[in-house]
Amino acid sequence: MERAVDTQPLGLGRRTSETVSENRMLDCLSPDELSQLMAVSDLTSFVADARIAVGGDVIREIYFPVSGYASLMITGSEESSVQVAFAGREGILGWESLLGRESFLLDIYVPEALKALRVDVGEFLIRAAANEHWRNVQFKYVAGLFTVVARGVLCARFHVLEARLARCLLEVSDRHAEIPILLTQNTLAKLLGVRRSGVTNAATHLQLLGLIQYRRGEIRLLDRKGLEAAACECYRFDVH
Amino acid sequence: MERAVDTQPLGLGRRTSETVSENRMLDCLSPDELSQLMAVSDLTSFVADARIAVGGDVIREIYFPVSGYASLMITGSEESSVQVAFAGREGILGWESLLGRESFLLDIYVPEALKALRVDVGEFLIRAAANEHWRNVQFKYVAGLFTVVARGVLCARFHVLEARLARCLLEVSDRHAEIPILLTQNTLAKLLGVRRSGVTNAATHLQLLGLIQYRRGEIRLLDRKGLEAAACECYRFDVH
DNA sequence: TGGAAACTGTGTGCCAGCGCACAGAACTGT
DNA sequence: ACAGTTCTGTGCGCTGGCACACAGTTTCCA
Repeated sequence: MERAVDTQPLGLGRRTSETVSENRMLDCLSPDELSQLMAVSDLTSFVADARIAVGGDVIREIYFPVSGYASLMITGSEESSVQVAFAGREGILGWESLLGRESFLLDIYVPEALKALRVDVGEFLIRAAANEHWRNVQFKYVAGLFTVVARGVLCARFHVLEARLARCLLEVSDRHAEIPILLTQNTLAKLLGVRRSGVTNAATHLQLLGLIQYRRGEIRLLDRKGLEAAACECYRFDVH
Repeated sequence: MERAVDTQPLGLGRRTSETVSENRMLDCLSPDELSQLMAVSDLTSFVADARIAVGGDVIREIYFPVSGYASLMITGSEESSVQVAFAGREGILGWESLLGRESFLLDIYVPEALKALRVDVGEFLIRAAANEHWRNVQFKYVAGLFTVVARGVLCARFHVLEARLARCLLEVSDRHAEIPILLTQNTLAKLLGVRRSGVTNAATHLQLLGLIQYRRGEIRLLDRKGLEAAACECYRFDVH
């Protein structure tokens, strides 16, 4: 639940011409623009189980994930909460500011360690305003996010847990260079909005089918194709 | 399932200074701008059970509902589908174009008769580009829609049918001057993504509680406060 | 090295909503 | 006035996931 640990300033010097950004949004900038943005950014790390923001928090900073992923969640009363989308290197945290909002719409939770480039929201908006192409790329991302969230309604309504779990693991894997995935059944239950032992059942079955292998919070995907078959169709609509 | 019936051209003459637009988005335009937009618009009617678009359709025209409401839905395979939001006079159909998309993200279904002002998407975008304030209003609407859809995930996951039905009826009523509401249990089932007899049960119970009264597709809200208490919290997040 | 904490497996009873099916009621058109 | 259609009420067995509970296992730390 803590905030960031280990914040280090990150100047131009760290970024050489061959190491392009790890974030797709930043990749859409020209080298010059990227340099300028990097000059007012720093690299921030979040530990697993951190919470970057909750819905309604004022957006002071924008984050561009460069390794790992965040989980966009929505919380109701009586502590019910569920994930609506992932945001990894394909995305940007704080996109709401592009729509003129001053506060986050969703909770931003960090299931596994995350590194992200942090930019002041003012600096970000100035650059977005000055670069129509970049802004359009971001609008497209927002539209994609919208699609995913809308599918989430259907998914939550119709799809069984095992398929949703398979989808979830695939989406994590897509944003996650490291092996294995470091998620406990408890955390997965939180994301999926189900109880923990439900995840045990589903995961046990997926393992029985030879699709995954796990032990105490370490999950490995053994059969990607098989897992895609076990996942609900929604996986195909994911932006990654 | 038919398209529009009864399309009539609607010039400036029909709109006098005292009859302001029935659509909130249009209300944000100056009289001059409104006049100009009206000159390239016409009023279109859709009959109940019409389908204006399905996700993926190219956006050729933008609609500003002026009476009635549309239902934004998402469809999966095996004919499962569920509503993610309403769009009435507070909204605009085809907002996706503001994010640079050329096609609709969601299905647009018409449960009850709907009248909407129709504008060519090109004309619309020109005017949106020229009017920053208006564009910002629309972005805010998109953000509100996003919130509603995200809550929909939580709602579909956690809230029981009776509460969701109550919410649905309230949201219809908010966008619906006419009494009674003209929706069959079948249509409600389609919106909520449940089976028809589930709606029968829930509706029977709401009627038993004295909150609503219905007969063969005519629904009347008898006790608005009571219905709000019966509805899930999500009702409070609705934009209307 | 031993105890606490975290993680996982399992079991039991329960409930909302499903799928399917059918019957009665109300409306509609000719 | 009658026949067809639409809408609604009801019943039954089933299932996915819930709530609660507890035991076993692995890891971590003092």
